[in-house]
Amino acid sequence: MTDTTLGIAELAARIPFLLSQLGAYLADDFERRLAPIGVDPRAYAVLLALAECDGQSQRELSTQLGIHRNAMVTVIDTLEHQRLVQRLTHPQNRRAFAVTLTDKARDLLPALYEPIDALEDEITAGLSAEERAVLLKLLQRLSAGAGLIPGVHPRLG
Amino acid sequence: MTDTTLGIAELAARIPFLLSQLGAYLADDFERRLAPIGVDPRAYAVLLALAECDGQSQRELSTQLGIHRNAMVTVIDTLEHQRLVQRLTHPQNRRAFAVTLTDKARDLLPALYEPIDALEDEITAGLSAEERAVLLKLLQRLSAGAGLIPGVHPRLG
DNA sequence: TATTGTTATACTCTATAACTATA
DNA sequence: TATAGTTATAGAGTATAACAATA
Repeated sequence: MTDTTLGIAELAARIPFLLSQLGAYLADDFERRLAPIGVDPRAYAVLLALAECDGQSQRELSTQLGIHRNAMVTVIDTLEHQRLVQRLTHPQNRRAFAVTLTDKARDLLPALYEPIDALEDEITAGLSAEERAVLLKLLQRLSAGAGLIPGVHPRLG
Repeated sequence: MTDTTLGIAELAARIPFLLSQLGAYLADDFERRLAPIGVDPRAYAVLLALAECDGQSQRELSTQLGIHRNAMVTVIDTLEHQRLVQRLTHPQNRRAFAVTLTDKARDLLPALYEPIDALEDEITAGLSAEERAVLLKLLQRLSAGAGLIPGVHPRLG
């Protein structure tokens, strides 16, 4: 007869559970490392999106990052109070703002890259360079296979 | 000179981001699959813990699963209303209850095992059996290396 | 005095709708 | 009529402290 009991310990041998467990742990750790800079994950995503393409409207940021436009207002408000972005007049659309990075934000960018580097080193500390490469490829295939948008985190929306 | 810009797209090549992205996606999917049965992740964890060792006290469940004792009250309340557990008198401690699975809960257990099987098949659909085995081993090593408790999800607490 | 379970409260977060000004 | 941004509000969820009964 088969064992019909799935215990808590057996979850540790299931890929979906391990991914969820590790993902939650890393997300919490990431948030903690970002907190001292005064940046939360949503603000982090906005700053990175602007570093890539500055002067986007709130609507463009909302669509790209999956953050609702209502929530985006608060994110930009906070970043503006922190003097990390400015709401400039949009060249093509008087309804919209061109959300623009300040010099202070550009100075801050290197510090934003540190947590993810540190996390990657820490979490893969027990792996060889080859194993890291294998893991990266497998995770990228899973992400693509699940239809997830590259670089867009489901929990931002 | 080095490229000082880390864009949103570059996150898709970072192991911590991919783990967090996949983990969040799978956790949401898992919750959705469980919802029609009327069970949320915390209730799921309690039912599995009781399937492994029935008659535990709320305190024992709290300690094992990382759920606060205050929150555990509501979880057990709901399960009791659903006639999935009973609060029986504890044989050794009159302060505590022996939380016990009902026959209805035991009938429900197989349905609780389905979502995680389905998720595992779905998420690893593009992988060979060998690749699945490699991925599983790597994830287990990451989880152990990070000091995570096997089978215990950080977000339950 | 510490433990088990419970309750109440305050706080955060989120989702929704409704509003303005522009297009 | 639709879009960009804003505001208000209600609901869910969470964290904390305080409480009664028992050890």
